[in-house]
Amino acid sequence: MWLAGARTTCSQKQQERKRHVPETARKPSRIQLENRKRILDAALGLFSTHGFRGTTLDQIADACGMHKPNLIYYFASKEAIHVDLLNTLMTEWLSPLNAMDPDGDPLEEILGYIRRKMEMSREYPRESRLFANEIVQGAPRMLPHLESTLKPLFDQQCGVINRWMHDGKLAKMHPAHLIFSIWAITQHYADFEAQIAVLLPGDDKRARGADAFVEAMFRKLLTP
Amino acid sequence: MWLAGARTTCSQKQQERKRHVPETARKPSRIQLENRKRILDAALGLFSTHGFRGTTLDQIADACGMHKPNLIYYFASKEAIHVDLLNTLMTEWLSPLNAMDPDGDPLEEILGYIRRKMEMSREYPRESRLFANEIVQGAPRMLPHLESTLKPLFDQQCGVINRWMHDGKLAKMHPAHLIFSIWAITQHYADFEAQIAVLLPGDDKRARGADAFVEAMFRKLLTP
DNA sequence: CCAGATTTTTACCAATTGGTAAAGTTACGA
DNA sequence: TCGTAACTTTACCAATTGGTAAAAATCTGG
Repeated sequence: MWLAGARTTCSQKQQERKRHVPETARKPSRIQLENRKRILDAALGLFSTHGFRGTTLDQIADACGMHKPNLIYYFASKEAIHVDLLNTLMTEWLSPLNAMDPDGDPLEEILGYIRRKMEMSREYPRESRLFANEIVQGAPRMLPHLESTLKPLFDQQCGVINRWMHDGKLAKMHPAHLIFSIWAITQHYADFEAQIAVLLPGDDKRARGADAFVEAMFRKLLTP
Repeated sequence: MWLAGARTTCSQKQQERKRHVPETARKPSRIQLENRKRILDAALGLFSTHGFRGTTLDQIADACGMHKPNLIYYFASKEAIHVDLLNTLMTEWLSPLNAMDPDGDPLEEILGYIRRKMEMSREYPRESRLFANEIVQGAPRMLPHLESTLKPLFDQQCGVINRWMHDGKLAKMHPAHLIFSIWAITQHYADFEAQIAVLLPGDDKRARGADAFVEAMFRKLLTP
C-alpha cells in the first residue's frame, strides 16, 4: 500500500518514516556500521558528480553491490543518505579553518590553512564537489547548517585575521574576501578538475605546480 | 507508438529524430525565434540551479508558459536544449579572454580582463552556474568543446602572459595557474552566491567590496 | 478571405524511479 | 543448537518523466 495518509509527491520532502530497525536500534551492529559506510561511500561518488537528482538509488545500490530495498533498510530515504553525507562533510570541511591559531605566526597560520585546504582538495575531491554541487544549487539542504555552524566560525576567524592586520603582521585587506579567495582557489582544483585536465594535460595532479603557485601567490599578497 | 526500431533507454543519448518542421525549415520565423529564446531563457534558469537531470521538461514548460510537447516542437529533446545553451555559453564566455591585447599595457590588460570577468559573474550568474554544473560533473557534454575551442585560446593567452613576464612587465609566475586563479575567484562570486549571502548578509552584491578586493589583490600579485 | 502551412493543445505511452510488502535467509546470544 | 532478531531478496506499486500522435487552433501569403 502507498504509505497511508497524506502523501506528498516523491520528489518533495518526506515526512517521518517509521524505521524498521536501524533508527531505533541502540547499538549499531558491526555489519550495520560497515554497510552504512559502504552505502555512503558509493553515494558520495555518485552525488558528487551527478548531483542529488542525477543519482538514482539503483545506481547507488549497483555501486556498492547491494539491492535497492537494502539501502532503504539502512537509510530512511535517498534524501537521508544525502543529508548524512552533507552533515559529516560540514564538520570535516571546517576543521582546518578551526585550526588557525590566533597566537601563532599570522603569515604561517594562514599559509598553513591554505596548505591544508589544497591537500583536502587533492585527497578528497569528491567531498569538495559534493559541497560545490550543493552550494551552486542554492544550498537547499544546507542553508541552516551554514548559518548555524559556518557563519559563527567564519566571523570569528575574520576577527582574528583583522587583528593580525591591524597589528601590522599582514597586509591590510577585507578578511572575508580573503577567505573567499582562498576557498575559491583551493576548491577550484578539485571542482574544475575536468577543465584543468584538458588545459594542463599530461601532468599528474601533484606535478602541476598548483601548490607552489598558490603558496607563492598568497605569501606575496599577505606580506605587508 | 514507441519510435520504431532500435530504441535505447530514455536516459541515454538519443539518435536522429526526424524533426517535423523547425530543423528543416530554412528561415526561422519571427515567432519561432521568439519562442526558442523564451524556452532557452527558462531552461537556463532551471538547468543552472538544478542541473540537467534535476530539471524536468514540465518545469521548463511551466517557467516559460508553454506546454511540454511544445518544447519538443522547438527542440528535438531536453538534451538539445541543454546543448544549445552550452554552445552559446561557450563563445560568450570566452570573448573576454580573447579581448586581451598583446600590445596593450600588460597589467592593465589583465586587470581589464579581471574586471570583465567580475562583471560577467555579476550580470550573468546563471551562465556561470550552468558552466560550473557542467564542469563539476566532469563536462560530459562539453569536453570536446573545451579541447577544440578553449584549449587553443588558453594556450595562446598563456603565451602572451609569459612574454609579458619575461619582458619584466609582470611578476613572474605560472601563467596557467594565474588564469585558473582568476577564473576561480571571479566565478566564485556567482557560483557560491548562496554561501556568500549567508556570510556577508545585508550587503547587496555591488556593495560587498568584491570588485575592489579582487582588483587590489591581483594588482599586488602581478606588480613585479 | 481562404487554403495550406505553422503552431498549440489534449490525450496518451513506456520507461524510470523512489519506495513498500513480505517472504526468505543469515547471524547471534541464551 | 535453536529461536529470535537482524538482514537480504524478490516482487511489486504509484508517481514522474521524456517523448509521441494527432486533432485543434492560428497564422500567413496569394
